Amino acid sequence: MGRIIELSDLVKDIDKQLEIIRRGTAEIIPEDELVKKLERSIKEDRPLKVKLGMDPTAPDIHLGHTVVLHKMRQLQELGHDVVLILGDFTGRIGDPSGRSETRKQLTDEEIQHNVATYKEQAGKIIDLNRARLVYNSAWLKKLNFADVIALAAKYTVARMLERDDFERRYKEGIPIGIHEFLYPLMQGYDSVALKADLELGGTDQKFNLMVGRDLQREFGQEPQVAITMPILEGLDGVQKMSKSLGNYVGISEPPKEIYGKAMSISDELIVRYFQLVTPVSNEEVDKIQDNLASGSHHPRDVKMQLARELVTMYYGKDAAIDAEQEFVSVFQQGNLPEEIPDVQIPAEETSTEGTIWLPKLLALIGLANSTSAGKRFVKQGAVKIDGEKMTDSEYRVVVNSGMIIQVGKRKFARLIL
RNA sequence: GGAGAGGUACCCAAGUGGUCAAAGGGAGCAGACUGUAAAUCUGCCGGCGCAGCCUUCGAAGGUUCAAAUCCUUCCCUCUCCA
Repeated sequence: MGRIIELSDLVKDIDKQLEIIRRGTAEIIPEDELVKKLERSIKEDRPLKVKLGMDPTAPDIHLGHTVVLHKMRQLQELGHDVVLILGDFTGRIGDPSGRSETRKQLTDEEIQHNVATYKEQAGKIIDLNRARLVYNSAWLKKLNFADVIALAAKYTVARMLERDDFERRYKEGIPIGIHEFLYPLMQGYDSVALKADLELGGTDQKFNLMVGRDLQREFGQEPQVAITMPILEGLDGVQKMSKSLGNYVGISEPPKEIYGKAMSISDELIVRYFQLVTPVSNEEVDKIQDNLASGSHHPRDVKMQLARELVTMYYGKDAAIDAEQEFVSVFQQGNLPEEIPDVQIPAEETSTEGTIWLPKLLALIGLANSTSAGKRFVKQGAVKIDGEKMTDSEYRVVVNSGMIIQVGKRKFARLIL
């Protein structure tokens, strides 16, 4: 598959640049300014300064977060300067995007830890040796209250309420903290401090990116061009990928998990995933789309390619092959997985005859959350012992060491006494 | 400061004295089917050896044989007025 193109000096072909920049983007605002900036950049052989902000609030990143990172990588490959802003300062407030919960204050240690994790994970996509990393506390910390007021005076409440989620929350009567109004201003100020030419973000960042333009103009700078990327749908195929919704694929998850989860996305999302979260070239993505549309390729097989692609990216080819073999074996052929966790059951839980009530056993070894749940599983026919389906919820198991207990298609445990 | 509305399970949301462990939807889980952990259909979806009992409807008290539902106080949110 390979990279879209190899890292190089500034690419001089503006059409080539535009083609790659446009891939998968939701909006480029405004596109004609981008063209102008590119033209000038090529003429003066001066790369554009591309900004991406990230708040170190979550320790782990998932595929949804990688959408913008891939775009950063592409810009890097086009020869531009990418700057990652680590929002150690903004992270203390938390971007109000989406939900209304007030973000908890992070300690310095947590922030340091999250930053380290983030760098390691982001480094799998972008080339950190060719990226600049800066903390926004470097300039935000220096602002005093008067500076903040001056900054706040550049915006109005009405304009703040233009922002989708503020407007929504305002209408629906969901609280909005004053400090949340400050967030877009701080992010916008980052662009000023950096003199950014381009800023990337998800579509949920559009407002913040536009504030950046306004503030830059206020400070006498040429406004940045905002490039927004779509929000990736999660495994349910509808809602955005997020950890709290549990529909995510973490890039640090084990290869087999990534592979399996990738196989569970809905067919309609296959091309989108290729386009947004893999390094597969535009030409190849087009080909995949054609193959699916014409029916010449089976969606399952294409999805397997996607799964391989993702695992390869984070763990290498061998891991991808392994993960695929395991998937085929367990889910297509119904074999036992290679690794089944051993669970010990305490002797006192079994009767003197060495038996135990099946639902109780399921709860005990963690395959069910409670005996009630265990009972339901048995009644639903989801439970197998050594491959044999158990349907009697009153059944008492004669426990043996090495016994394989299975619930559903993917929960296994091996008993040891 | 004044007036009004509201806080229900993972999320949204019905319920305004007993038939409420609490409608409906979403998410989740399981089964069937399949082409895969897609799609679709069906079932389950607080806990406990369980025709019963225990905990749960913002918090704490109270009324009642009986409370998510009525009363009191408190906490939180929103709207309008100032």
